[in-house]
Amino acid sequence: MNQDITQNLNHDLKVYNTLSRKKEDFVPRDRGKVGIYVCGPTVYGYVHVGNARPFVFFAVFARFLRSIGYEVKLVENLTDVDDKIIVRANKEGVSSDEIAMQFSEAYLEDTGRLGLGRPDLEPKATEHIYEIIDLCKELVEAGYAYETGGSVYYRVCEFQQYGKLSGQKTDQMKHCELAREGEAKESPLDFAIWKAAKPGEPSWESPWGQGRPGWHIECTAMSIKYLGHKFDIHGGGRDLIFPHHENEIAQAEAVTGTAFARYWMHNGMITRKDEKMSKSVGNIFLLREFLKNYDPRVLILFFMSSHYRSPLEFSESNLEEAVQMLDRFRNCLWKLDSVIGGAGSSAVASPAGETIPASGEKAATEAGMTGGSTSESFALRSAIDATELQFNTEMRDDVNTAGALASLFGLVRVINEYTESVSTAGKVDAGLLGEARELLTDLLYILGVEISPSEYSEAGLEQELLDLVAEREKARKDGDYAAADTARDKLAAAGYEVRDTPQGPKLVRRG
RNA sequence: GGCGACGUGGCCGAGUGGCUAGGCAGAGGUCUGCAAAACCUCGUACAGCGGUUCAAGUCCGCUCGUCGCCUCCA
Repeated sequence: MNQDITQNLNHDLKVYNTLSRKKEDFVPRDRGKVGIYVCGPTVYGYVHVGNARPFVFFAVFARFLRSIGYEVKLVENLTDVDDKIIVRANKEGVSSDEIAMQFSEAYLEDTGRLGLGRPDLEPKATEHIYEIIDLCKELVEAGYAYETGGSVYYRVCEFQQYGKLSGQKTDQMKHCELAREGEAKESPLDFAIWKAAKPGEPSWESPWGQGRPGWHIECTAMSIKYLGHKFDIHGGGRDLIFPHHENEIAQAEAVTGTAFARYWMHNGMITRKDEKMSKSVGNIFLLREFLKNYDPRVLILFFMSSHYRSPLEFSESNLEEAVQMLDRFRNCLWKLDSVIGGAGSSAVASPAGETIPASGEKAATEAGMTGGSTSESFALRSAIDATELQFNTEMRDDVNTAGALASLFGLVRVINEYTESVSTAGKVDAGLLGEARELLTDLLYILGVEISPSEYSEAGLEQELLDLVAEREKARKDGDYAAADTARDKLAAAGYEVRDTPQGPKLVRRG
């Protein structure tokens, strides 16, 4: 991407800040750098599709930030000590360590299959017990927390700004919490930051005896450790606003006396039949189940097709649309590469320039600026510039991926028009087409989608399939269309689609 | 009860004062032996009512409806 443009761009990124309930100009704490902390999973079960949304969104957001020149540090934690883990361990008669280990691995595996890489850091709560204890100690010393019965509770009434993130007022909250057994809180609103150990539970030595962290404290400790005070962006699902993020703020700001995170970004919920997908509702769809039936990029495009703050309905027809979107991009590249001269793979191998493959270069020279390609070239040239501008404008406006996607489809259309016209005229400006290709793949990459020419390349196809194609061609020439169609059906059964092009029949893998 | 979000054409889904979103599905056409892919053409939608304005899907008010949070939840 053009350096001059990118440097201008990173001045006017707008993000919606839950704290202010407004879109705000994004100004990083440290010039040119962005620190992001996203609440990852509590590892007591397999992640579902809803859990994948923040993972995908922030991966994409980080890619975009990098594309406009920021140095990004993305931190996503794993909470691997928690009541829910213990409950599951007890139910299955294994140690909670085993549960945590099993589902941490499953999480890494499932999210890894999305093809988005990993966050820069994925710290675990159990590896930060000392930091957590220190934080608890500070809170107690400052009078914001108190020990009772080996547990430590946060004294909510002490933090004047409690409720500022969620808009909750403490005196108007439902009388939500009944005193539980063994709890002796000063107020029902107070929450545990350190829990006294019960027999058989994981525990660590602390100034208050054996115990383990409460739910919210680990994120406060780890985010501050890795990103420092007043770090840039804290993210997660909307449903974490209260109490999780509210409590994180209370914990952090009480001891530091300064702002915790400066921008709070929350993604909307994935729904099924208009109801939030969640474990408690029991309507979850596991990520690993999804990936058995769909290409991971389908999920990513599905997410990208709406704004991250909106709820999004997980339905078969919506997924089908995403399947079609992926096909449309793939078809465009397939066509583009076949026009450039089957050299698409070399164009991909050098994303940072040198977009003109050897054969294409020759074609470009031959093409010159003759014939009907001039106006087509002009249109493509304009589309390239317009797409880059529109994509960036949309993304800079609170990461409007749906708008950004629309800009890509605009480019796809013009590329298709171009390849359509030149495949009949035979004049190809491969340099220009290579530029369009590079832009398309670069921007798709930012949105989390990579398409390799190997997906549609005919290289390495089994001889048997090639024989069928030849058989069909012969039958067609002989006018024996029944035989031709039989061959085509056989190819379809093998998962390949035949497309007749001016360059002859092509095989495209389906599904 | 408190806090908050949303309601856009057959469907999904952008858009916050005047200018074509986009995708999917559908209809017709071009290409093709037929297809597929692609391209072209076709949809004056903004929950309802009232108001502000030269101008509102876009601002304000009310009504209706849907959803989220206030309890574990991405």
